[in-house]
Amino acid sequence: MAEFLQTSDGLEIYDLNNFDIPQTLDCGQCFRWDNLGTRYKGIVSGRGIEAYQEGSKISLLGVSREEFEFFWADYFDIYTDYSKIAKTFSGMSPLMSKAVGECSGIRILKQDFWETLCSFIVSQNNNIPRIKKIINLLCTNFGEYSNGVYAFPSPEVLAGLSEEDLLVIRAGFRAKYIIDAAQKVALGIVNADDLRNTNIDEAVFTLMKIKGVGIKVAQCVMLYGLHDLSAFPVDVWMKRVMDKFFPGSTPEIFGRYAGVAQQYLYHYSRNHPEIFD
DNA sequence: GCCCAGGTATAAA
DNA sequence: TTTATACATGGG
Repeated sequence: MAEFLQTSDGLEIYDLNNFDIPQTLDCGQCFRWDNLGTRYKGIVSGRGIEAYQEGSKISLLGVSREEFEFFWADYFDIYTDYSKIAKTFSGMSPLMSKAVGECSGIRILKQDFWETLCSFIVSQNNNIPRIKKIINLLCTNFGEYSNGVYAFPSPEVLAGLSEEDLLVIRAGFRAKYIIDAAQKVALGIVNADDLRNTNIDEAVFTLMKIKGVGIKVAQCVMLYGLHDLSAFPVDVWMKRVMDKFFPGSTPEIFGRYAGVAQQYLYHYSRNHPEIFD
């Protein structure tokens, strides 16, 4: 079980199972964390934070135990038993066993719904460094500045902007998609609580009414923005993985934690393209 | 310069 | 209903 130690710098967490900071923050699920060498610096729901890991010790700078319990524990999803999930997957196939061995430090962050929706709209046909830049520009130009960081701008603010206003963020053709998403969320046509209270197929269908949101982005929003761990985003790469290692199967074979399996498979296969030989 | 990026909308076939 | 192309921009 995890143990905590409060220091003058922040909070130290020891022996938290299946939590690897680089794996979790560099796996492409979030875009407001930067790798500063050993430390990671992030902005989450308007809070600035720094985190780093040394072996089984994780340090969260400037975080109190109280604040951890109130916010960060949930964000890092520490109440989900990833060791159990990983163990189940290991037994499925040799490939899954290897993927788990290498990637089981990934946790699915509980991110803000609106920020996630907007971020994955920006992610389409784009690369991660530029996605981060665009999101940063979006925040510094239109987000509220407080406690030394720019928060992610609200849907209400973005809903009132024109495509021209958004030229400064260099999002290209995605600008109109951001505005449409902002308007639909601001008007309540798309609502996080409603999406949470319905089945995933219905929720994905609703999300896809937003211009620029297709099946892939919608599944990413379900997984990362609404923490539905059964959501399984499929792109051309994952299609390749499934065709080769689970031919004829659908994501349902991974059960209610399919999204976690997808993360393990995606990142393992990216690190080992030779598995397709 | 050139290819491509964890896609999607739209126009053909 | 399936298959091709354009799309804005800039990272590597």
